[in-house]
Amino acid sequence: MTIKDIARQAGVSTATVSRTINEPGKVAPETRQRITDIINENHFVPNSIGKTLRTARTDQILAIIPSLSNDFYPSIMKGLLDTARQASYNVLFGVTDFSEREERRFMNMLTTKQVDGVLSFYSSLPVAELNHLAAGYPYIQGCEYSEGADLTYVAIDNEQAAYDAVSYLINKGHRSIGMISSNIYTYSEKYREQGFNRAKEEHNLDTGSRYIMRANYQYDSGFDACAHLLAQPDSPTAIFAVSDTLAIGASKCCVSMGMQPGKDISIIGFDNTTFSQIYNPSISTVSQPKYEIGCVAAGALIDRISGKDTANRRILMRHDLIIRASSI
Amino acid sequence: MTIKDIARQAGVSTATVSRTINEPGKVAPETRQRITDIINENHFVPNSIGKTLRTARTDQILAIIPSLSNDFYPSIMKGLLDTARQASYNVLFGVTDFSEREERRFMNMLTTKQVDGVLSFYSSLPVAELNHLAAGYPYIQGCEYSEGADLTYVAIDNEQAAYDAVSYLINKGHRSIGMISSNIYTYSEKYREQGFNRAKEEHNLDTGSRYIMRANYQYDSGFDACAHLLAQPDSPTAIFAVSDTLAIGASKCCVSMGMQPGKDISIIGFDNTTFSQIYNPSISTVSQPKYEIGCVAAGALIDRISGKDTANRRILMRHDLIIRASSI
DNA sequence: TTGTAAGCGTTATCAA
DNA sequence: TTGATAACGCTTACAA
Repeated sequence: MTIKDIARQAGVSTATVSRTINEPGKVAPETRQRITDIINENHFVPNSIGKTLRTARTDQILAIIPSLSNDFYPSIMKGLLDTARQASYNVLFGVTDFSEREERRFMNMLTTKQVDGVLSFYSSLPVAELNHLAAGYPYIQGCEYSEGADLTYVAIDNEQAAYDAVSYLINKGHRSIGMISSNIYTYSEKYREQGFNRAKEEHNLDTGSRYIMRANYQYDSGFDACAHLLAQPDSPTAIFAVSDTLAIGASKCCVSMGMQPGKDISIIGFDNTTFSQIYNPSISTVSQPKYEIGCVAAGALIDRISGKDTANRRILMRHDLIIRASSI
Repeated sequence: MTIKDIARQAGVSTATVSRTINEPGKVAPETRQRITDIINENHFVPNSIGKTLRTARTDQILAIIPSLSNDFYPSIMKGLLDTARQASYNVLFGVTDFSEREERRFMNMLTTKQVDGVLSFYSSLPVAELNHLAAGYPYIQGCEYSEGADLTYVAIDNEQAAYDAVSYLINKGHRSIGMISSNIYTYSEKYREQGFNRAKEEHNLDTGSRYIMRANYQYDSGFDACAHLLAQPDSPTAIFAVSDTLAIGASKCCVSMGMQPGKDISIIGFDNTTFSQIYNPSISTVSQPKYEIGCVAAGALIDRISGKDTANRRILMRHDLIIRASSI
């Protein structure tokens, strides 16, 4: 069933059917009525592939995220959805599982014009390739960005955020502070490690690398990393983790060793996930304005698609330190 | 940049370029080399819209989920992704936020041939409409299904699952049992309520509707619902919740009232989320084989797309009762 | 092995 | 107000 069939049934040309669908005002009322009736009777829906081939627009944007098992993304996605829908864009999600191959598959949707733009929250593509893409297609990054890439991104200042969290701990009197970082080595984590060290340096604390343990993204891994840190000669009295998940793992570890987080040891996580609020003890954390990041990123992408904004910009959002029961 | 441009540069016809891309074996090695060189030099990627228009295949499937803020979906999605990728299908996600309008937008991608098939995990469309869609396009449902709809779905037996959980509590000696259901009234919840009542009836327990409180999907709401249940004259000694989220809210409520879940009161949730395992006390729960559901659903959809399987089937997966610290 | 050309479903220009 | 038709980028008989 195509507009051709509709046209035949209505005894008009395909042009008139197309007009009835897209510019009804330009069609005589009776003709229009006859055509819409036939369309409805047949449950006819125009093939958007044909339309896109002709118009080169899809009104769809694709958000690429590395993983679904992360309470961090839903809020961002909500901001994205709300903003995109307001501009009558449809949003699709692609999950890469950190695989470069999968990422390429989704990027192909951009280069092959299946979507009007892409918003990526993690990329493992070489910078040169990204630069080439970003120069030719609407592509911007959020939260995680590729160092040296010439493109627009929206994120927080991860170095400063970590610095703030660790400074807080130092000001509270902690002198031996450990960090649980991630072994999925992203720039955001690199910067958080730098912020961790800067805060320590400014107070002449030992910045030896043995204070930084790298874990994967699971609770258990945070547990183990914490155990390693506590086994050090000058066992840390405070731990800064790059995610709430890891912080909760660390909290569990401390409890298992008879320590009470917020009393015997301080723990600060990252991302302000639902978990960190609900967990007992509630976890202190660094909060990113997730919803706003989603909104701003979507807005930037849409501006880029519509040609309004062509200059690459680095948009930094504010962060907040939220102190809860897990730290003193 | 189109295959036409490549063809011109290589001094061949578009057909030869197309063959080089899709059936390289059918092109002479030298020609092929010349063409691939030009393709690479120009970073050329064939426009898939043109290809799709011609072949009527996209090799993409769309998974429609109602919400991202639910730890329940990631595992399902993982199964879906793994299965679909193995069959070299690309998977896209659409989030509806329970909005019928958004759902229609995504369904349009099916009817307008932007994707080869749809796998839906929640629908608010009228059954008649679904039947019409499912008859004409590859569309199957997972977990949540539309009663009376004539289509293939993959889910657990929600009635039996709830029956099993409540029977367990009764066998443990509980005589006053409350339920926290949801006010997003889906069939799965309806059946869980039925299972709850059936177990009670079989043991001649009071099935008065005052034992069922309906909450939304937030923790707080589970907390409040629990408070209402406990305020009853014959205050329940056990609570069955339709989600782990609500169960955790209930647990918090009990603790706030000086009761210890697993000792003074028993709580059983649903879905076996990460949360339910990590939370303290760990939450007893009914487990759905999430990953397998994703795999089976994707497999069924792909069979349907490829025309292998045309009969509508109701595929029931097994469920498990997992007893943890929150119940005795 | 390669080329020609029709056709996928739509929109948009131009003419009637 | 409507119709004829070219064009969007690609694949695929069929012919050479």
